[in-house]
Amino acid sequence: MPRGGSASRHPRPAGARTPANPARPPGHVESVVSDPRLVETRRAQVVRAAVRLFASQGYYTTTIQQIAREAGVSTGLVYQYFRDKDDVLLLALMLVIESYEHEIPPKLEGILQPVERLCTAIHTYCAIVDRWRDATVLTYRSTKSLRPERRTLIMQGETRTNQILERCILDCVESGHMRPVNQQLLAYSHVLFCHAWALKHWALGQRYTLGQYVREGLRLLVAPYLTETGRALRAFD
Amino acid sequence: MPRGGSASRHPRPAGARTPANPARPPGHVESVVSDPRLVETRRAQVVRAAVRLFASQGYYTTTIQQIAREAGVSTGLVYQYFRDKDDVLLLALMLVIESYEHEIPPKLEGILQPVERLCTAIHTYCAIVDRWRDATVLTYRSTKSLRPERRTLIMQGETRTNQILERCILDCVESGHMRPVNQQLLAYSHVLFCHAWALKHWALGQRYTLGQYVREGLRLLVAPYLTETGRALRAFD
Amino acid sequence: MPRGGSASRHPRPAGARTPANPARPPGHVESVVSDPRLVETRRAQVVRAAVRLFASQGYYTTTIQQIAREAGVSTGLVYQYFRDKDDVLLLALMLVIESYEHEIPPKLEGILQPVERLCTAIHTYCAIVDRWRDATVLTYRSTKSLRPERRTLIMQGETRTNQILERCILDCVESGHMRPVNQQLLAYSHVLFCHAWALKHWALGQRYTLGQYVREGLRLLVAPYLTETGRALRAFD
Amino acid sequence: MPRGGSASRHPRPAGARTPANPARPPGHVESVVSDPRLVETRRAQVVRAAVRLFASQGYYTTTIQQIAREAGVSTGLVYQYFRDKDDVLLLALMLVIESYEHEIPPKLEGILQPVERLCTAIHTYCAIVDRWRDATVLTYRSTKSLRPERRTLIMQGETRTNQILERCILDCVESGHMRPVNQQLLAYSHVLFCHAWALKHWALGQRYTLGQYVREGLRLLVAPYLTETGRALRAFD
DNA sequence: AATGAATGAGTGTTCATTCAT
DNA sequence: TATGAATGAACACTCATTCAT
Repeated sequence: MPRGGSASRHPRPAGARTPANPARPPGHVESVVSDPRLVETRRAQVVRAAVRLFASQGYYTTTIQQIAREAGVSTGLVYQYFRDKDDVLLLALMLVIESYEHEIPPKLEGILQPVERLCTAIHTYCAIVDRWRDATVLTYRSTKSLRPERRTLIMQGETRTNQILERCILDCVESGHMRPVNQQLLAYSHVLFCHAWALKHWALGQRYTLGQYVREGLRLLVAPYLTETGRALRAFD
Repeated sequence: MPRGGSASRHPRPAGARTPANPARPPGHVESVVSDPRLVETRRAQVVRAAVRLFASQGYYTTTIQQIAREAGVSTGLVYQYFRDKDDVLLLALMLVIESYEHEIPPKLEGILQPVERLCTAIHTYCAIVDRWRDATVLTYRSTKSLRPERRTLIMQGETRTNQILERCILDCVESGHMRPVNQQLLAYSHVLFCHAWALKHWALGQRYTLGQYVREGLRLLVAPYLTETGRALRAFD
Repeated sequence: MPRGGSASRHPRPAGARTPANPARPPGHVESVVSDPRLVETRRAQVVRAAVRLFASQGYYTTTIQQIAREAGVSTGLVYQYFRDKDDVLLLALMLVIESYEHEIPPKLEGILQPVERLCTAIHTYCAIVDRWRDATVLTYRSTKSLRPERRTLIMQGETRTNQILERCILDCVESGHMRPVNQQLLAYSHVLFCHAWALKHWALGQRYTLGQYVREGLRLLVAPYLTETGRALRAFD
Repeated sequence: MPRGGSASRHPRPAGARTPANPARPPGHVESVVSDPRLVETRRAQVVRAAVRLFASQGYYTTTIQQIAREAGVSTGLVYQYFRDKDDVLLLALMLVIESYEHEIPPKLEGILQPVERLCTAIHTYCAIVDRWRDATVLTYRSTKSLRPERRTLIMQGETRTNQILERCILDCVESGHMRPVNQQLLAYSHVLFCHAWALKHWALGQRYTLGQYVREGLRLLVAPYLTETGRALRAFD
C-alpha cells in the first residue's frame, strides 16, 4: 500500500549533483513524454503557473503541489515534463529572460534613426519590466538557486539582451550621434536602469509614473552622451 | 527550501502567550539573555556566521544547525538570541546594509572638494561591495524573504546610503562643478553601478579589475555631468 | 512534552494563507485527500492507533511517528488526513465518547420496563468503560489539551450520553417506579460511577469483578430511589 | 564556553526508569541543599508556583523556566531542590491531595452527631474543591504522568481521604442513623460527587451555586440512606 | 546557596518525489 | 498519458538539564 519513495530533497550544498547525462547540454530538460507538441503545451502551462507563483512568493516557498494546482494539473504530471523542481525554475527564468530578447527587436523594426532606436529599446525594456515586475525581481532572487551550469544559461540570455542595447549604442556612436563611450558599461547602466524600475519600485514607483521614469532616464543616461548632431535630432523635454 | 520547521507548536494552553511587543519597533530583536554585553557579542558571532552561509548558499538552503556549527555554538543558543530564523536574516541583512552607511562617511572626512567627495564615495562604495560581494547579492536575493514590516527597515537603510550620494551630487551642483541633474536618479545609477560589481561580477569581473571598473564608471557616470569648472579640477584618465 | 514541532514555518510569503474555514464547524477536520471512502478508512486506521497510544502513554508523550508506526503508515500520511496533532486527539476523543452514544441505545431496544432499562443502561455503560478502560481515563486526562472550542464538542458528546441516562431515570419516575429525584444529578452520579470503574480501577478492580461492581452499584444508586412498585419488580441481591 | 549537557528528556515510554536509590521510599525527593529549614521554604515556594501553572496549563505545557519565573527564583535553583520535573509534579500533586486530608478533620472537630459530621465532611470537601478547582482537575490529568511507584503515593493519599468519609458513614450506620450500606462504594460516590464540581464544572456551574449543589447532593446521596432516626435529625430542604 | 547561559536530543510538520492505478 | 495518495528525509524550534561562576 505504501509506495512513493523519497529523494534527498535539498541542501545538496556545495558538493556534486546528479551528474546528468554526459552529453546533454545543461539547458536540456528531460521529459518522459515523447509527443513534442504535447511537451510544448504542457510545459508552457506549468511554467506560466510557476512564474506567477515564484514571482509572488519566491522559489523555495512555492511548492510543486501549488504549481500543479495553479496550472490545473496533477502533481505527478509535473514530473512527466520536468526532472525536478530545479528544471521548473530554469524554464521559468528562461521564459522571463527570453521575453526581453523576443519583445525588443520587433519594436525596433522600421526605426532607422539610431538614437531613436536606442531610446525605443530602453522604453520597451522598461515597459516589459513593468509588465513583469515580480518576475524581474525573481531573476535576481533565484538565479543563484539554479545549479551552476544552468545559471550560466540565464546569464547568456541576459548577455544577449545586453548586446541589443550595446548594438544600439554603437550605432549611435558610429553614426556620429553619440560621443565615443564604453558602450558595454553604458549598456549595463541602461539595463540596470530598466531593472531598477522593478527592483526599487517601492521607492521609484512613488515618485514617477512609468512614462516620467523613462523620460527622466533618457535625459540622464542618453542625452549627455549625444553629440550636437544627436542632440538636434531629439528633444528631451 | 527547508521547512518542517516549527513555530508555535502547542495548543498554547491557557495562559497568554505572544504578548505581541506592545511598542517594539519592527527592527527590534528580542533576546532571552539579559546581559547586553553578552547579547552584543553572541549576536555578532552568530550573525557573522550567518552572513557567510547565507551569502554562499542562500537563506533557505542554510540551516540553523549549520549557522550554529559555523559560529561554534549550539543550536539552542541561537534561539536565546534570536526569536527565529527570520530574525537572523534581518540582522544579517542589516549588518551588510549598515556597513555601507558606516564606512563611507569616514572616508569622506577631510575631503572638501565636492567632485572629489563624490568620486571617493563611489570608489569606497565599490570597494565595500567588492569585500562583501556575496553579501551584496544576498540583499537582492533575500530581502523579500523577510516579513514585510522588516523589509521596510532594510529599504530605509538603503535609502539612507543613497542620500549620502545624493548629497554629494547636490554639493557638486550647488558649487557649480556639475550641471543641474535629477540627483535622485543619478544617485541610483551610481548605486546600481556599485552593486553591479557584485550582481554582474560573472561578466564584469572578467573584463575589469576593481580599479579599472571604478575609473571607467567615473568617466561614464560622473564626468559627463561636470561643468567646465568641474572638469578642470579632476583628470579622468 | 514534545515540542520543537513546527507550525507555520515560513515567512508566509506574499500570497494569502490560513483562509480560516469560513464556515467550518469546530469539529470539522480538514483533509488533503478528497475520496471520502479513503478518508474514512485512513482516519479510522490512524485514530485507532492513536487511541491505543494516547490511552497507554498520554497525549504529549505520544509522538506522531509512533502513531504512524502503530497504524502501519508513514508520518507524512498522517498529515494528509489531519491538520495537526490536535486534530488526531480530537478524533480520538470523539471516537471514545461516541462509542458510548452508539452502543448503549441498541442494548436498550426491546426492553420496555423502565427500571430494567435504567439498570441495563448502567450495566452496558460499565461494560463499555471496562473495554475501553485506558481510553476512558484519556478523556479525563486530555480533553483540556484540546483547543477550547473543540473541548466543547467533547462536552456536548458527554452531555448527550448523560441525557440517555436522564431519560431512563425520568421514565422510571413518570411510570411511578421511582420517587421523584433530581434526575440530572442522579444521572451524573451514575455516569461517574461507571467512569470510576476506569478512573479508580487501581482500587476497585482489586475488590470487585465487573459483575459485582455493577450489582453493588445498582443496589446503591438505583434501589434506594425506587418506590414499592419499583422495588417489587426487580430483586437486587 | 559551552557547558550544559542534556539528559534524555522524556518519552521514557514503558521501559525502566532511573532505578532510584535502592532504599529510598518512592516519595522521597532528593535535595542538594542540606539545611532542612531552607529546603522546606524553597520547595514550598516552587511547588506553589508549579501548582498554579500546572493547574492552568497542564504538566507538559508548563516549563521549568516558567515555574522558576513564577516562583521568583532561577532555573538552576529548582534543580537544587528537586531531582527533575517529575519530582516537582509529585510534590505539587501531594500538596493538593494532602490539603483535603488536612482541612477536613479540623472542620469535623466538635461535631458529634454522625449525620451532621458526614454532611459537614461532604460540604467541606466541596468547598475545598471549589477553591482548588483547577488543581483538582490536575490530579485527574496528570497523576498518570508520574512514575508508577509515585503514582501509588498519590493514590494512597486519596485513599486516606476516602477513609475519612467511610468512617463518617460507618458511624452513621453504627449509631443507627443510616441503613447498612456498602460504605466504601458510597464514600466513593460522595468523593466523586465532590470532584465532579471541578471535573464537570462547565455543566454544573451553570446550573447551581456551590451551596445549591451541596444541598442537592446531600438530599440525593445522603438522605435516602438514612433511617427514620436519621431523617428526623436533619432537615434537608 | 544561587544564578542563568549553554547545551543538544527530540518532535511536529513540510514537501519533493515516486509509482500503482 | 494522467492522476494523486503515499513516502520519509530534513529542519525549525523547544526545553529539561547542567555547571562555571
